[in-house]
Amino acid sequence: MSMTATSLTRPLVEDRVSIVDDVREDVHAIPAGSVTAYGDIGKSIGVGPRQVGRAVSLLDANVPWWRVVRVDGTPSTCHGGRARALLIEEGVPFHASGRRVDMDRARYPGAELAD
DNA sequence: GGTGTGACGCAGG
DNA sequence: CCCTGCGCCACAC
Repeated sequence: MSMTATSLTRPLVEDRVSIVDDVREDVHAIPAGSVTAYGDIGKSIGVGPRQVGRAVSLLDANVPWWRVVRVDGTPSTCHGGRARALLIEEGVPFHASGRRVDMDRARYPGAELAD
């Protein structure tokens, strides 16, 4: 036994995988035409918004990552601005400026996020 | 093991 | 409405 190594590595890795798994589930639950904020997902699974963003970046391509936007409605600027086009394609309402999603109408509360 | 960076969020100006 | 600074925390170097 001994092992000075207090085995700190394994749990950390599992936590990381667990977070990605939880995020994937929440993102997959967002219906087309709606969006959810990084912070909202974070609150539902108990992690910070930046961690959610990191997890989303690790998701498979089959997950609708573009439906996760900033709390002010700004779509992800990654993938060459691909997100905005996909959201419009799905009928997500935007503000007159056409730069931010109309969160009042498009925000998806989520099962456990009910406010 | 300190430093910089970011699929974020909020308060201020 | 826009831009700026700060807090946040995991990760790359």
